[in-house]
Amino acid sequence: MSKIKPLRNGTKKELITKKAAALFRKKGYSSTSMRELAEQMGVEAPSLYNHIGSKGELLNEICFSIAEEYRQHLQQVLSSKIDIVDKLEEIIHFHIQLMITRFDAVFVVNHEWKQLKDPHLTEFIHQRRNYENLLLQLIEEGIEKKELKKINPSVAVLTILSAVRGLEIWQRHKNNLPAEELEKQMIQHLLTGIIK
Amino acid sequence: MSKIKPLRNGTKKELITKKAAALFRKKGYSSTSMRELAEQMGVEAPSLYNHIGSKGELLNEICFSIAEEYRQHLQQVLSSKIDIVDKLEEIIHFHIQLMITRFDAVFVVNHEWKQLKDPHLTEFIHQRRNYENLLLQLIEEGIEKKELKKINPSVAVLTILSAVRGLEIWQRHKNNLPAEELEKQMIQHLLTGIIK
DNA sequence: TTAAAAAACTAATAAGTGTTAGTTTTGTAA
DNA sequence: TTACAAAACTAACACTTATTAGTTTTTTAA
Repeated sequence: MSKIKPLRNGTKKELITKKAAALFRKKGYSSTSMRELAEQMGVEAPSLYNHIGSKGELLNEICFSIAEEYRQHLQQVLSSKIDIVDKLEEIIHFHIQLMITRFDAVFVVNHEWKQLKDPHLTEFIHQRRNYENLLLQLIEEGIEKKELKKINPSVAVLTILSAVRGLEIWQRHKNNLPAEELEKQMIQHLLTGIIK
Repeated sequence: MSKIKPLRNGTKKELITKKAAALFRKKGYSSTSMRELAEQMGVEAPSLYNHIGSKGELLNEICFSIAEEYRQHLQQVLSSKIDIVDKLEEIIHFHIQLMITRFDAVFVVNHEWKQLKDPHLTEFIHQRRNYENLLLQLIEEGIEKKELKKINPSVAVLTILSAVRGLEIWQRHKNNLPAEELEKQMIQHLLTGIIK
């Protein structure tokens, strides 16, 4: 077989993309060269182009596959018939899970989306704004229905999204705190605060 | 006079560093070329080297000047004789203020510190860990003294730092929300939660 | 075993990188 | 005006970049 061997039920392009995500996370997109990526695959740089179109394409794949996961999940949660607080909890839960299970890719999306080239950059910004707006509406609904305090909905969205995103810092520490405990504590903090 | 004119009571190097921070924020450190920076200053690239040592030096200046501001402020707050909750509030307040008043630089520190070269990279990581540890101790003390709930202190530090850092998203939206309101709301959210 | 397809290789290109050397222009002070 | 220093310039270097072209090797299928 060829040098680039997908583990199972995956294409070679997917394998390259996965390795690219790991490198882009560690060194940044612009600071990662195709030669470096090729070396990791045990291959010369030009050989990569038998499987992918360009370096930029790799970033596209990473960003939009993650964006799509978020989109699908939110849509599903919003259409379910549970309390708004439960919906919020489920959304935070999903963010944390995705951050854990697809760390490299999520990190790259958060840090390198600016390196996308139009039209993908514009499309990405549009999708993100859409996601944030849906979240905003959910919180506004929660306030109306008196499930939530009379807070500023924009600030709440901001605070939640930011806090969850900060889990990348947790990955840095890699301390003995298990994921479930972290998740429980953060949800509690974000929903009920820390003051006695 | 020369083409590079510091506004007032500042060196030319400082002016270049400031413009560099703006560019590094918009495009990323590695994607910003010295020729681009020079163009913004109305000068050819080699002329910059009459005032600065290297591109990397610019990143050093940005990262360590911000780190120093954080360090000084935390030291001051910790040595003041106010309640722990008030200390936390003051710290969050400072983070938000710095994010607003020195947005470009703070953003660059958060996103581009990895591009620092040793020994500066190691030094930076060390300083940051030290800051986080001091914050951790403060929260642990708050729990002991029963000013705070029995939460996991690491998660609380993580959540607070991440939420505040996420203000960069707010700068993106630049909506009609005034800074004081944002600050008040976020502090409230982080300290007392959002559930009724 | 043979033909076709896939995937690797080497060599090269054109563009861009940070930075240095050497020189000329500009501003300052006597 | 003249001397000195600061700050600009042009030209160039040594490297790295993503990517293409053309070719050879490897794998697959008949």
